[in-house]
Amino acid sequence: MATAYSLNEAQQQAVDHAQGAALVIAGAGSGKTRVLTARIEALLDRGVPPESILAFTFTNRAAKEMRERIEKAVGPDAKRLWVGTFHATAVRLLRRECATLGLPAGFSIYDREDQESLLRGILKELGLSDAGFKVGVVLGRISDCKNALVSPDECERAAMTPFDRSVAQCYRKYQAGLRGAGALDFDDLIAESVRLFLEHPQAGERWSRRFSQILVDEYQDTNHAQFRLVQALAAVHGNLFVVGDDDQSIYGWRGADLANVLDFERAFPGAVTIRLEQNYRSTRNILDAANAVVANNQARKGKTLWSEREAGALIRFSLCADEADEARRIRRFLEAKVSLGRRLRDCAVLYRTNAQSRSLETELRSAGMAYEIVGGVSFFQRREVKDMLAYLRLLVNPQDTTSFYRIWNTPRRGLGPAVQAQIEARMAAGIPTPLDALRQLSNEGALKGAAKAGAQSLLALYDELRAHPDEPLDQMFVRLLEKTAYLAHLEANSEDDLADRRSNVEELGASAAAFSAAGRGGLLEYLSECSLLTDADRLSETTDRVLLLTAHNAKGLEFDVVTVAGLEEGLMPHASSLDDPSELEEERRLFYVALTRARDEVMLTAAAYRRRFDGAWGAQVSRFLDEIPAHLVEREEAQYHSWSMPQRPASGRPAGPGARPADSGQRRTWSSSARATRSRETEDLGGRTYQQDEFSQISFDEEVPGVGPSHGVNASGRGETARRAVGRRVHHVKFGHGTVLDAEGEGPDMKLTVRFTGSIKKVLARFVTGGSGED
DNA sequence: GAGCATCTGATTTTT
DNA sequence: TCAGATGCTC
Repeated sequence: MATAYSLNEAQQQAVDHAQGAALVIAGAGSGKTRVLTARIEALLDRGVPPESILAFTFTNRAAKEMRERIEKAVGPDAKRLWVGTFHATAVRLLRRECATLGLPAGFSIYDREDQESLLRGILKELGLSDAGFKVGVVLGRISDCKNALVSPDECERAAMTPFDRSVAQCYRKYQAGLRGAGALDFDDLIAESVRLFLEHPQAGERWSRRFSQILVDEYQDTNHAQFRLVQALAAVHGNLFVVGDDDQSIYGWRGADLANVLDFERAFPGAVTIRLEQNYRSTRNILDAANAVVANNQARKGKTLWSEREAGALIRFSLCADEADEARRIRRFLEAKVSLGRRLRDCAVLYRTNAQSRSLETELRSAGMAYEIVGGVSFFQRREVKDMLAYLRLLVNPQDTTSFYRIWNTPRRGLGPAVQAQIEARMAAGIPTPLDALRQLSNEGALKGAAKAGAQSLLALYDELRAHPDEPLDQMFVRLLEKTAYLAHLEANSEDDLADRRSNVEELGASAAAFSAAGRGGLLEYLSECSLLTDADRLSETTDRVLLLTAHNAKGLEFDVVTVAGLEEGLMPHASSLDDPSELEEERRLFYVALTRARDEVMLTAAAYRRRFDGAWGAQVSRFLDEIPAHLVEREEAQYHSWSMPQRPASGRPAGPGARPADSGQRRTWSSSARATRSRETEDLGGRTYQQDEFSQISFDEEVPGVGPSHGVNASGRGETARRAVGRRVHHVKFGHGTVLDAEGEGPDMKLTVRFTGSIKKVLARFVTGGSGED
């Protein structure tokens, strides 16, 4: 953050806002974090008790930073504030209100893998596994419902087709499965918190009175359920202070509803709107570029950031041969910056998809440049970590069947499908937990051979662990490791990854010990934290390394030097967004977010050919590059050459949705003959050093005639009809984003009943976009 | 039930 | 490409 030790006028106005609702539209780098913390300090100064302040942040990391800043300013009182993500705050609330809501005290929190495992069982049971009911698709529909607070009953009532009815049936069973296991998924955490307010008004009012000041950061990324939670919390006093930027809304796919921002004044009459448009972060060139790009969006309130900083360096664009070349050029760029005095820790490489990190990682590792990857398979998703946590979860919540089946035969105990069937029969007959059922089977001598001994050892292990409920976490962890002989299991079942896996187990043990030593709570609190923490939250601050992360993960961060890799049609914007204007705008916002992370320098790269899991494909440079005024860009690319006409790869691959980028409009493309040459060169290079110049011949044809730019990849091919409309997120020009509750008819005349923010409306399908009927 | 071979689908983003 | 799921054999 630049020099700003005093607040500007708009910032001061936000900090001083007296009471009632306020919406702060805070452009990138406009000091919103400063405003939030300064406001909290001001509230405390005004005599608001710390425990009456509740602030929602987007990441745990942001919460931690905010708490630390406040603590610096006001001392230990800061600990009494509630600052956290929506999910973390919801857990705190639910742990205290589980009795009211009929949830078990030790409820588990299911992550994506747990959800999939539960739903997979349900799909199998319903005989839907083969019928095109993909776990991910059904989970997505269920998640959409929950984010819009649509119950299984409502979902079923709204179902128009066999497919919808099956989804509703899955939703119902899935929900029953969660409850049977005493578990909540991420979406439930919010939905159940809202239910507290709706179904238990007395308890709800108690909480609303307790928190007299509600603050929300990154408000543009809240979904309907979160909006309702905030609204309920502020119901008594109306002191709601939200900060957001419609241009940085990048979570629409997760149910984030920009209408929460756009309709704020309508939802909270009398609300004040304050705009922060002075940017303290970026050079003027970077800012001009970002402004120019985002100006191409229709769905925005409209603002123009300005900066008092110098124009600064031009944005550099580098056209690369392939992803290895791209990685190499990025590495060299970073090396050059370091040699000029930058620190690696002030640099970041951003990309659209996690898979892109691979080539970068390979390059940086072989060059010996320090880096850290955020995201991808996170620590808490590692198999060995999840195994350990599943044991611990089972101690707190014996009903947790998913955790039970995760560990009951890990390490091997001779337990499998045959015994599982017996357990399920017992549970169907009313035995509450799989452990009880197994104990019964064991006691009755219903088990034979390996299963008999295995069951006994599992039950003995469980009893042993349960016998020491109050011992410190680190001791409990050691006991667990010893009694399960888990390390021996790892040794027997790992190959070259043994060292990694062992160190992950050790790190988990260390984190439990640290948690315990810091007096942050017992096993229950520790498990909650493990469920909610992400990789980004575990970032080390001190080491000097370049950060590799997705643009999504970079939100809220800033760096001196930012490179954005993969600036290609089909990647950024992503192929999945090309047939939907509103999704395309979200991609553009994502690029805007990426650009505005930079303080001083930006490097953009595109790869002419990129190897994907199914081969290598040529792509065109992203349309977003052309949206940056040419005078701001310094192109490190090719002299112009004339290659043969572009040609698609000969193999007749199915051109399904999400097909290769080359399907979209051809503005620029690289010839296939050029590609053949280059890829051979790449292979031939073998171990020798790769010269940048070898790729200076790469060229492209401009404006290939007859194949103009097109936004619609295969818009006609989708044919989604009413049967799939219900539960979908749609966008309406006037009403904004909403969720389809009901649909009648077919085609553009299909009548949709849509829940928009705060209202339910009937609209014709032709007036909405976003995956309902034909657009 | 364990261990191995084969197959398949996934890569958009994450609390 | 690659991890996880599925299927087959012992």
